[in-house]
Amino acid sequence: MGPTIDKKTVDETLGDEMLGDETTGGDRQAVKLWLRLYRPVSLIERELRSRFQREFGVSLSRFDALSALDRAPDGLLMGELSDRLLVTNGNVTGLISRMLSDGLVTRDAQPQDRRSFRVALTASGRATFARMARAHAGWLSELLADLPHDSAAHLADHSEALLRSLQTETNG
Amino acid sequence: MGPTIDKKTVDETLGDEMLGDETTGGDRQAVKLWLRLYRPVSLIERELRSRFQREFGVSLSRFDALSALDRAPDGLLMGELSDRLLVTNGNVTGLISRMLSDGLVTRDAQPQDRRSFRVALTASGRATFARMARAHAGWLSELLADLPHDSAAHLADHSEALLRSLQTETNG
DNA sequence: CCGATATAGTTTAGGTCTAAAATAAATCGC
DNA sequence: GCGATTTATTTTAGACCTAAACTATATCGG
Repeated sequence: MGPTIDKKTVDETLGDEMLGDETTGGDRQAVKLWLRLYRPVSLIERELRSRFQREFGVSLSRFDALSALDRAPDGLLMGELSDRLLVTNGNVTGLISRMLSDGLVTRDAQPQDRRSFRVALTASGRATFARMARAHAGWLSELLADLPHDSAAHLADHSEALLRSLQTETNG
Repeated sequence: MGPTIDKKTVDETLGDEMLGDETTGGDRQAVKLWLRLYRPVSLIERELRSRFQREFGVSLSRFDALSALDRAPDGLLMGELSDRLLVTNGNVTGLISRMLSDGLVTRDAQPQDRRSFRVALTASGRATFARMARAHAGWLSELLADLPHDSAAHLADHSEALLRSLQTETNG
């Protein structure tokens, strides 16, 4: 069956869009870089999202939440989870409440701070995540198979540089 | 005020997550590359989304739709728009219907195919987009200001390689 | 011509996400 | 101690997004 990323769709989004005439040179370059970076990432994200839905009936968000919890042996507070997932508290409330009713997580009050709740994977949640993580790794391996090795290396290195540069941004 | 991307949050998501034990070497590398690429892109996307909301009261999706329409002098069919935005038809129906009621676009029946509708920017839509595009370019320029020039060049080049590699994927 | 199939778009049900307001518990400063 | 402020979380209203079912029109093969 193969991946569902088709050439036509991608080509149609390849122009130098949203570069208004009144944009100065440096700004124009920034937009150009951003669009080049954003397009393939969006495509991969969409593809992963759709495969998770099709194969496991779950959202990418839920996988991300399982993943964050799997790495935290003692579980996480609601707020810690929203920090890690880069989403609002309100979002996590709903996400966890659905995962709770599916038996993937527990959500326990904290005696030492009665405002907060600690969320942890159940055995079922951990097993579910393990299966999904294997599929996820396989899909990515397939999707990235045709990327030349040196491109992969450059992308990894300079993505990290980008992440660091975002941190030093003004509040460095 | 400056960007709202803070160091703590970013650092907390830096681990080698979701790399299950049963993952083979190549798969593991693919996941690692993906996560490195995904994190900074997500952060920038979130930041743009939040600035569009704060400064203009619009979603990133709406900006993307305006941008696609601005590049199409004769407008686009609903289906062409969903191809370009990489979203479903149903999504575009709602997006355009809200933009319609805000006076940003027109949506005209096509005599030659009575199933389809052509969407185009109004003068107000075009002017609105121009203002937003300037802000967008400025924000990106600011967000990417601390990225070394050679990293920017590498990222641009190899992102394009990544996009090409996704296209040749099985259906090349 | 006409039935089968394909295509353009909408609707529906439900998960995702945000900003802002609300609730409740903890902590700070006096 | 205790009022003021902060912090953890939930609620609310509304936009976004998808998959699947549906409507209406177009096209294709006989």
